[in-house]
Amino acid sequence: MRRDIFQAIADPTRRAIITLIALQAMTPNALAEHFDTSRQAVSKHLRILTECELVRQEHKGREIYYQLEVNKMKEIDKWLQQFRKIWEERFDNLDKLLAKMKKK
Amino acid sequence: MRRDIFQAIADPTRRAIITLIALQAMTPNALAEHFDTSRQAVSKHLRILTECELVRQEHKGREIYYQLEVNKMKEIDKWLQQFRKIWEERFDNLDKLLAKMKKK
DNA sequence: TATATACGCAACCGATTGATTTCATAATAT
DNA sequence: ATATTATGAAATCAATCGGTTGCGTATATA
Repeated sequence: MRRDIFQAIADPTRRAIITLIALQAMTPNALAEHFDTSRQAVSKHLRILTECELVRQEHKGREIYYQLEVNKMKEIDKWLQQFRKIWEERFDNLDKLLAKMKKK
Repeated sequence: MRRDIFQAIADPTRRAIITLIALQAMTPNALAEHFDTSRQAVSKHLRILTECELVRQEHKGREIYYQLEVNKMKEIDKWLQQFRKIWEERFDNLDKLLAKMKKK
């Protein structure tokens, strides 16, 4: 079982789930209504998201509310960091070039 | 063919390729030396990365140098933006709470 | 010109994925 | 107590994935 965040966010339905529960915790049934798929399929996606700790359960009677673990999302941000450095660098270079051209 | 960036970065080998060529353009052969897999397998990964425009080819004689399209990486950053807002908000709230506790 | 090198592409294969169907279980409502 | 509702879990299936092997082609070298 290769359960990491990157594999988790690879699926468009899972990304949509993440976006939905980022705003407020939701039950599997409520989530399923937003998609063109069965409740069970959504449940399976939630299991994957739970396994890689992107999502937290909150039991409330017979309902289970799923909430986004926002902090876990930062791991993607952390991976992006290395490239952010590069694209900012390039932006700086472009900036300097433009400044240089202006001077002339 | 479901070829989007999120699916592209789901594979750990592809993420490693991205990291490697972020520093400098490389040929498939040079890349393959870094992995425990065949040149053809790397080539296949490069094809996927090329298809979703995360990578650009630069022909040079019989060699093909693959270079990272850093700008494309920003699309992941853009998707993360919505959550960044949330986690900064939470951090602010924690900050205010701490300030409040200090006052007392 | 013959050979070696760098590479992409197609065929194939086992493992994984995402979905459905069916079932079991626990909480709530009648 | 019985029916209903909310849910997870297991079995199953077609599609996709990541890998290998074998081939064709273009460029470089002998």
